[in-house]
Amino acid sequence: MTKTNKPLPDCTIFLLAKAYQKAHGRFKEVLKPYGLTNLQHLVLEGLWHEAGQTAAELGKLLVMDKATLSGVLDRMAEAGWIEKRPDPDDRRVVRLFTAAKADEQKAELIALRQKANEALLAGFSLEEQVLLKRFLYDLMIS
Amino acid sequence: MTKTNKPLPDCTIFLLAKAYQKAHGRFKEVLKPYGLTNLQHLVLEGLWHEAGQTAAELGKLLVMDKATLSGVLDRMAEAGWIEKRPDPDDRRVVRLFTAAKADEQKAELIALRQKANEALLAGFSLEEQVLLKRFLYDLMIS
DNA sequence: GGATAATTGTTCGTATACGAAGGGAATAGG
DNA sequence: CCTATTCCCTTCGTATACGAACAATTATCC
Repeated sequence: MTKTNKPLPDCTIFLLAKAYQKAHGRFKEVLKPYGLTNLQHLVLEGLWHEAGQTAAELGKLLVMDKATLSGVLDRMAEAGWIEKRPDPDDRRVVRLFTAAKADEQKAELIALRQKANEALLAGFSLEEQVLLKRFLYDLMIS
Repeated sequence: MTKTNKPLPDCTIFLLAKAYQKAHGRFKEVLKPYGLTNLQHLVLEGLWHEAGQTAAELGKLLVMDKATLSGVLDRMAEAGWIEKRPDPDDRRVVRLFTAAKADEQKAELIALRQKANEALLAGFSLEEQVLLKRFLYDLMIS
């Protein structure tokens, strides 16, 4: 009876998880018509940032496990979003490039993330937006 | 060359994901010796908050999909953390209770989350902590 | 009351996450 | 030049996530 109606939201880890799930879910819906998942979209942006990266480099850039990335890259190559080309100088390495199917929609796809971010932050003042980003960045770095 | 060194952190969705993964990963390590996952710990706290909840009620409280919860509850019952008791009045429903194994460590387990949250927020001023929580709450609610 | 609708929980399929182990390849050290 | 180490990527096992479909059950409405 005396318990709070929301006991768990006092847990910042919980709040982080649910805030993330919300944002992630929204963007997921936006990407659905394109046949891309959030992570796959992120991979494309990573490769547009710098083409020919190795899986290890991309994983470092996107802060994701190489084990996770391995499957994602397989599905993206399979779906024709990217190309995996073996490195001639180091046969351990696979270098990654965006495929035509991705490049043709580059501007549109990049705009999607920008719009999603704007929508996500629409309820905050500019000052709050800056603060929020700094907080999250500090948490990520910590 | 002229590219930024961190192009993706400008994406708030990305920041949210990575901040969450960081906090989640830290707490995961804390829980490892207990044989609990983050979600399982959350379930216990949900049931300590109110015993005898149905899976649907718990899912609403914890903001998680019933499909996800179904497997989690199975594993927790299997491991002896919780008990699933059929509701006598509604045979569709299963009511959930913590088991002795969980109750014996209740104080200790609850303290774990509190400490994890304090550690997570240690780098922020009290004012910033309040702001961050409000931002995350607003994002979660939005 | 009996057909229809809504609810509860499970199962399935797909996609993250990530620790751990493993195979192939390049490099360091002697 | 050979072995030990390191590196890159894949694979495996387990645990989320979550939409969709389903069976069993309860509630509703005409």
